[in-house]
Amino acid sequence: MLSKKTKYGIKALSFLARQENQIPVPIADIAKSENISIKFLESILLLLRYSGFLGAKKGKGGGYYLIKDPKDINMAHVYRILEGPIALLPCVSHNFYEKCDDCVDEANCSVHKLMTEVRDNTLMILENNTLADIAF
Amino acid sequence: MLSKKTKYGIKALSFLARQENQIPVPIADIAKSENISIKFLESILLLLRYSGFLGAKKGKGGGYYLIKDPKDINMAHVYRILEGPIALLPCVSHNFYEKCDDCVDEANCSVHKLMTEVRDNTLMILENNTLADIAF
DNA sequence: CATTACCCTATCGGAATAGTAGATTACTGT
DNA sequence: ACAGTAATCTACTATTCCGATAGGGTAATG
Repeated sequence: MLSKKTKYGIKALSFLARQENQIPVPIADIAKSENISIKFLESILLLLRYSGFLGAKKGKGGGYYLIKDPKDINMAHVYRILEGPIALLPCVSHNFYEKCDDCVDEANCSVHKLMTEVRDNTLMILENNTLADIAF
Repeated sequence: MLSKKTKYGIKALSFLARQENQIPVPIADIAKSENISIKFLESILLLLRYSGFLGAKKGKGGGYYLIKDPKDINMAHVYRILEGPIALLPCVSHNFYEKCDDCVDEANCSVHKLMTEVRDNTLMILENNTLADIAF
């Protein structure tokens, strides 16, 4: 299941993508509009800033704003930042690969086989969706 | 991420599907072969029995055995029993639907849109795979 | 009587979520 | 130039919950 962090993060990005201009939006405004705890949202937006999606401006008239075109924001990338691996098992993940302790023969593992198929499909969907595709 | 419960459950089912005959296999044998903690596996097999996948026999010569043809065991069904909802969000789930607290307009929610697409695909894959497909 | 499934309970650790307090930065009106 | 205010930034803490595992005892079966 998706964590609230990821859910809120995507909602916040969508909200910012729907703004007509590039004027910074205060956390509180986003939080209110999307019904998110301000403090929790704060940490999420910070992470998204560190990851290069958002810019921030302090002080009066400050807030967060997108620094990339929504068309260039790939949801697989967002997902990996917020939620982590797309694969349901570490042994199936490209970016976060880890061998299973219990598994002797990965190539012949039934779970591995099934989860690889799931992963490939999910990845394809996430990569084919940009923020612009889902925001509106 | 998939819980170990689900992973172990699928591995155990696969192991039983690979047995040539219907002779009961003791928990300890499955646990040893698949490198799973006996006690943990015990609770998983019990659940799979309650759910109608396995039969059990006590005493000497006892153990667990499949009571359905692997071809008739749908992995979506197994997944729902072991892991729960296939959807990544309750508001996207058919069998475990729940409205989001924060979401005002589900139909226009960007996260909902994206996760519905992921869910539909994952479900299709799981439904198209039987235990027989992945066990060997 | 040995073997095996069944059942109940407790524990341990870590992740998710949220809250609190204060520091820092920047704009604005006088 | 200064004071006040609005906003982000940082760090710490608390709590709740769940996954995973272990232990010990009971019941059935050959």
